[in-house]
Amino acid sequence: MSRANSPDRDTVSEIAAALGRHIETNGLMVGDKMPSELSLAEQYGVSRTVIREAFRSLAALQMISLSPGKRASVSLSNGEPVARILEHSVRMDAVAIQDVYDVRRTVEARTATLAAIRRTDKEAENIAWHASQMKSLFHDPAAGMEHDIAFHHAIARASRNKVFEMMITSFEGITRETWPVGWRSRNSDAERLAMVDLHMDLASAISQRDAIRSAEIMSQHFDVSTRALLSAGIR
Amino acid sequence: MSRANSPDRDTVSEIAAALGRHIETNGLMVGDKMPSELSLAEQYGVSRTVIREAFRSLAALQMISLSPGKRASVSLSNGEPVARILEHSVRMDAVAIQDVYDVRRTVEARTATLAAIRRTDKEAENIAWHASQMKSLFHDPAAGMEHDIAFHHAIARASRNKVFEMMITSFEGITRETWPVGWRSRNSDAERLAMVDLHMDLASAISQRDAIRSAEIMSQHFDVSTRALLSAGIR
DNA sequence: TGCATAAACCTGTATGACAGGATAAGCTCG
DNA sequence: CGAGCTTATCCTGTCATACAGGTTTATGCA
Repeated sequence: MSRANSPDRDTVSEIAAALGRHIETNGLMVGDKMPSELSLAEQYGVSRTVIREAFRSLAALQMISLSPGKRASVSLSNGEPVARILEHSVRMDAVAIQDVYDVRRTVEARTATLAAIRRTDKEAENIAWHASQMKSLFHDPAAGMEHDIAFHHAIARASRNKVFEMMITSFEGITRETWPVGWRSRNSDAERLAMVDLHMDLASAISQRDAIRSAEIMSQHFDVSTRALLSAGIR
Repeated sequence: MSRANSPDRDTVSEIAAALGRHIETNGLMVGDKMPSELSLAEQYGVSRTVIREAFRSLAALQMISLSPGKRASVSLSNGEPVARILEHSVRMDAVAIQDVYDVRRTVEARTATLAAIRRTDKEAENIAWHASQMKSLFHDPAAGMEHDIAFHHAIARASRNKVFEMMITSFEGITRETWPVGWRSRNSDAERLAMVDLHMDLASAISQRDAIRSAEIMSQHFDVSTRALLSAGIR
């Protein structure tokens, strides 16, 4: 078989695209195996080097997973590559932190709504538990942050929308970087406590299946957070 | 220099992470050059093969760009890798089209709001132009679709939030696949015309800087579209 | 000093090799 | 005849080497 021709793009990219098409065309699903590197090399008339680099490209997007001895197998992204891209964009000053928070507010107001509608009892409990842990760990910001992040993630999961869940996952790294700033920028323990209580309220709204109030509280939470970051000089 | 140790992860991934850190640590910005493959190979005590595969990983995320003869240079993602991931997720049945549309509705209601607030006159004109083209090209769905996509993209750009813009870009591929289904699932030209007119209305709301109405129309648009896809059997 | 030319450098791809890891085939023993 | 162990085979991960173009830097001439 010959390899493409048209806009003399990079050979590796072409092969990577072809391998993507291979998955599509053959209807491969998660866990299914790709052909061996050698057979693909022969099939496309390139060296194993090229096939391997193309594999790496797909693996970077977590479209396949590679492990020694085994054939490459189709897999599913957990959103981590998106997080990498986003964090890189922030570092390059192409994206402002405030932009990220605007997106988070928009998205999470919706996940709160959906969670209120779709949550299971167990999910509601889990969400409430993280909120209460935030409160108990009031004196331990680092631990509190982890529960905060887990809290938002749990809500996203309860929204039953994988795209939202993936997005929230993608924001975690940036959250982890900015959270301490927001925490410190609150001027008093009273303010910090109010923030924590907002989480308790949100958990209870979700628990009561109050979709509208859930979204309102989530939006309010982000209003406050956004201001806190702004006052700390984070644009 | 030695390379990591702990959870004996894949060598290439370790190096890729290290190269990411290199960008971070040295404060490299877009356009800045990475060290040569050979020097990195020596520095990390691995072969050029490993460095190249790590480079490919970063290049797949568009964190760097590679071209023959030139050193790898830091670059910025346009969201295309995210699109690949998303489309793959849909193909793997991990994400439902309806989920994507829920996200789009949520996100684009916000871009409409922001666009109404932040648009320049030129942007408003451009948005309106695409809407009017959709109307003129009523008889040519393929061309109409392209203007529809460009319309939404123009709104995202006018929102002045790169994250939103990147997201809308990421959805374009899926939109291109589902758009014709939505178009055909409308039962009459009257319905299709109503859909096009909704775009005209939205353009005018943005033009009038009516943020609230802009968001409402956008939401309404997605309500209708979502129903159209549902009635065509797309979950 | 300005510019053309050559040298040095760098990436893209190919080839061959070899150390494990994984899997399938075969064999042994109950 | 079947279960379990062993071995042969296949495959991936990494390395070394080679060489054909691009690209950048240095050189030397006008």
